[in-house]
Amino acid sequence: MLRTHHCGALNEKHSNEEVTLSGWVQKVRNKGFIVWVDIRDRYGITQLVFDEERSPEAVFKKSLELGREDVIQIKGKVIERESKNPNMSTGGIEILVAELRVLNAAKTPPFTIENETDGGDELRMQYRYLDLRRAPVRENLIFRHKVTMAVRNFLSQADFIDVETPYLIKSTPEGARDFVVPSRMNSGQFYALPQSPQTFKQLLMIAGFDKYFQIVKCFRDEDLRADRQPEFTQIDCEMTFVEQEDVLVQFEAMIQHLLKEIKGVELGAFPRMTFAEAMQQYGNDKPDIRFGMTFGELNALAQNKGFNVFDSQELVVGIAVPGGASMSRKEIDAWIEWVKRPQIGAKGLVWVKCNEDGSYKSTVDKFFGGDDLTQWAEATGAQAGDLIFVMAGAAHATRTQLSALRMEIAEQMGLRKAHEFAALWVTDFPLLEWDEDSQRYHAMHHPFTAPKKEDLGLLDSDPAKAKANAYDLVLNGNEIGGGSIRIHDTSLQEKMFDLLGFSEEEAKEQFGFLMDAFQYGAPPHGGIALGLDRLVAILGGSETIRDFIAFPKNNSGRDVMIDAPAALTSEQLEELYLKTLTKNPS
RNA sequence: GGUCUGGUAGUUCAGUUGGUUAGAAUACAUGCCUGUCACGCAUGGGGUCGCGGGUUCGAGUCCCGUCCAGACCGCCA
Repeated sequence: MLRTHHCGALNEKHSNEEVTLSGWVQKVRNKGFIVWVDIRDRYGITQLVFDEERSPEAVFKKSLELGREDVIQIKGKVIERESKNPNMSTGGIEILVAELRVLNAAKTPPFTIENETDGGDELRMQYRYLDLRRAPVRENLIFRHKVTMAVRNFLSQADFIDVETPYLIKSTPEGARDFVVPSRMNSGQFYALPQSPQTFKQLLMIAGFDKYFQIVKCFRDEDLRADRQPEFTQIDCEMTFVEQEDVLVQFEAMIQHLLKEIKGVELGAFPRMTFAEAMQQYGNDKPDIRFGMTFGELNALAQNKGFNVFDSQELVVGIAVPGGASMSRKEIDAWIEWVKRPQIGAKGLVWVKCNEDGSYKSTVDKFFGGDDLTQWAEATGAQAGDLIFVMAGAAHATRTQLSALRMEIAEQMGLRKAHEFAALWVTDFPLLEWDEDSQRYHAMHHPFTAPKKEDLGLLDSDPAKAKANAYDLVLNGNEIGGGSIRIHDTSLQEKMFDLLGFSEEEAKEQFGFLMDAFQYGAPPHGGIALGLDRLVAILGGSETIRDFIAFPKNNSGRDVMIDAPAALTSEQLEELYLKTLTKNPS
């Protein structure tokens, strides 16, 4: 038997027991006459002791050879420590080792396997299997396991059925770029990996499964971010005979359940906000509502007072920075420079200090008196001691810029607390958005999203104004899920494809199977997909999803451990007909 | 595709205005140490300063190019 206990199991109650432990050498502390070795496994760390007087001579000698990360097995007696360590669960005991076996000696690892490692990100990814030995990384994955188990249990109890859908499917031009897989048996043809199992889950509804879920990998060949991976996991769900309200209620209950079970946090009913309200109040369709600083529109108050910078613009909008009046000129200037960076692209920033004595100090004192600024303060919710930042420009761009400023200020002021949670629904998204590049409408959610019933007429008259039965779930300023009520009617789906610029033939070629299915008794249905990686990261108090993925890809989509992607041999290329394709692109 | 930041010992970093033999911590090795647990002390080995070119008497340092990494913008139905 390789072990009788794991390395986190033993304490004073086991005193004098003979035990066998196996694990990795965490640390050797050689004091000359006595050697302590910490042995580690998934469950914890136990201290071994080798002693000139108490240990067999050969065993003591062998202990001097041990190095970090050697895999060893020991037999020995549990004894109480002379000096105990109250910081560890096994800190009251140690094992007086009688037998030592090195199961597998290890090279010195390139970084320290400790909670606070000295390894940088790239190195840790290259040796991810060593990084995963570190407790914080291991805990993140165990945390993820707990979340997925809670999700599975919740959905299964709510009668959702887990059905697997294929990974090798067909490429479609809508949406993100597809990852593509060449077919050896069908020369010159390609599968695509799914961006989501969207059409399959709709077909399952048509098939009568009523409630479906799947924790499923999805693939998108787009540029990456800290919170975006080329392959990522969704909690994909679909329900039959439901309206928007039914889906919101079901998944609000799921998120509340998760927060309670995983974090012990009681979330009340989720606020709901239309897309238009979110944009107007937060400049953002995924607002972080854990803190205030909502937008105050100042057009009526600030225009036509002789300040040309405001008068000429579509929108004048401000936010109150709590306690900001104490900012130095230098700090304020730094914010002005921050919004002028190309990534933000603002022209500048007007500021107003709301002094404790009720007076104001601003960059626009020449144009606006105390009465004006009092009204500004009311509109932005600024109190004495606060600072108002004001931006002006084209409405959408300015809101986006001010939103970026709001988020950055909140980040720096510590208002985005990792272990405080606020969720909300954002609803009533536009159905379509105009794309300048391709000079056509794109589906804001996806082409299967049903328009609001009352907006059906707009599809002919003014499609840009039509709203969708689509909704996003937002947690702490992150979109963690989105869904919609789907179209289940052939003629409406045809009309949508038409609006999106598909010819009848293209629509038939891409989605003929779905259109056909709609004609055989498709029930009303809708659903949602939640980004599991992001959800787990946020629940875990981080926004970097790589910390919660066992083997993540880097910024360029590379796995630096296995060194993928990689070139194929010319034999492989030939077998896949790719050599010919490169030579003669048709 | 773009903007910004970085690349120096196994590792994490410092390196001033361009000037002697490129440093620190940690890791590693050796020795010492009668209860360590971030053990301590001493000694030692360890460098293609990402790569290529240029300026200069002289480049880790300045310039140009390039590669890699990270954050962000575009993109992500």
